[in-house]
Amino acid sequence: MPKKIMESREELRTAMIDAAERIIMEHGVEALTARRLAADLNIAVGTTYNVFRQMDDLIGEVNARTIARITSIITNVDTAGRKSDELLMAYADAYIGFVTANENTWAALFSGEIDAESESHKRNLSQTLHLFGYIEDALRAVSPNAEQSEIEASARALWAAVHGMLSLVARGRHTVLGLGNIRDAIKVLIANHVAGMKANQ
Amino acid sequence: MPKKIMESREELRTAMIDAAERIIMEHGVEALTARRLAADLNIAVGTTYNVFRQMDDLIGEVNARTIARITSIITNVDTAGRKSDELLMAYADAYIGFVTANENTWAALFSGEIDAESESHKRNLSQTLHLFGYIEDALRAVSPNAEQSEIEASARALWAAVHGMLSLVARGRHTVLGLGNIRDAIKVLIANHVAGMKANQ
DNA sequence: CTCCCTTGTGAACATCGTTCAAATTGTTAT
DNA sequence: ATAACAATTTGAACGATGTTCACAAGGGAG
Repeated sequence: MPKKIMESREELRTAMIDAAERIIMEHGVEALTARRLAADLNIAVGTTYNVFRQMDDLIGEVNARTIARITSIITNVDTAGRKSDELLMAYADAYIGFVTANENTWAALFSGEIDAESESHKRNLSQTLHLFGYIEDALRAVSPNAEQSEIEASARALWAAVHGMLSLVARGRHTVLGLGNIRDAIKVLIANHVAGMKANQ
Repeated sequence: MPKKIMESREELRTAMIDAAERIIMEHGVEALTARRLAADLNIAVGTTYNVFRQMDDLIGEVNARTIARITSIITNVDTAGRKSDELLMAYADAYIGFVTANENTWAALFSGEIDAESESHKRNLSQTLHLFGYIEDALRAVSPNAEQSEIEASARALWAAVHGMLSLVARGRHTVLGLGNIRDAIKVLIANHVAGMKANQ
């Protein structure tokens, strides 16, 4: 008894991403199964595969939204009159704030295997690289004469450090590194890094 | 037609860990299934569950070996006559070397959910914390008068940074951060961190 | 009104971790 | 030696998972 379930394909697509996003947010990415999504939308299991090539593509679309939200948060950090290390810490706090408030949604970013060919992944990649720019700008203010390659390496290293700590927590390694300690660890890292760059210039 | 398949339970257990380790090394942790393990050992599927409570416990035992190997490598780094930043970089290089030479085995350390109750996890945790000690010792040499809490935070942050970068690579995010850039990023991170600590003491 | 093409369906397939009653062995007691 | 028991190993079976695809229903064109 197939009947039109929505006005357009695009509308169905959006509804599926909405539902997937809600499931991930409330119950984690492992709770997002084809059958659960179908049940939530009163849809057949197979319908998912009329819209997305595979389940991971749907997750990729949810991730695209997440990255957009993170981008928005970072972009809206107030840069006016802040010293470089303060600005970097403000970025870190904004990121930490998002992650702690949206743990499941954020953890989905690093779940499963990625399909390098998928459109959503390409978009997510360029968005992520764009975010590095903010960190690089802040670091350039610290030592304006530093090589571009060193600025890039610093930005990657600092970002990866924050990511590494948070991902340990997200994957259940709380015992190795408590959530409460993360902000302190990041603060020490940023402070020393900035001080080191200043000392070497 | 069940017959004694080995002399002792312990021998069977060891053989299973051996087989599991080889499968993980050659084909990745996702290739380690109960049925494949059974086939490799000419054993029934159910036998696994006579020895291990769940599949993850078996992975935990393989991980314990991996951590032991890493511990051995770090312990054997030659510390004599090395400046602090050189020593830290030597640790990092040793770790990077192991990871690149044993990508599948290393990636298994961060796969699946962990059972906080399992014996193997408890052992792995204490081993990991022990490794922090080496980094802390090197950092204490940089600024002997620093607070213990800051030394700890620095050690965690540096270790997490290295872990964060490597885990991005291991999970297929090569595109975000090439493996070739990782060593440079780590070097910049360590150099600036050490310089920053010296400047602030 | 009829044809057709788009769209949604859900049974079916292969695979996964895990369970457990049954079958077979080794060991002990009579 | 034989019977009884305990310990092991087995593999069919269960409930999941992602994914496929022959089929059925609906809307639009001629």
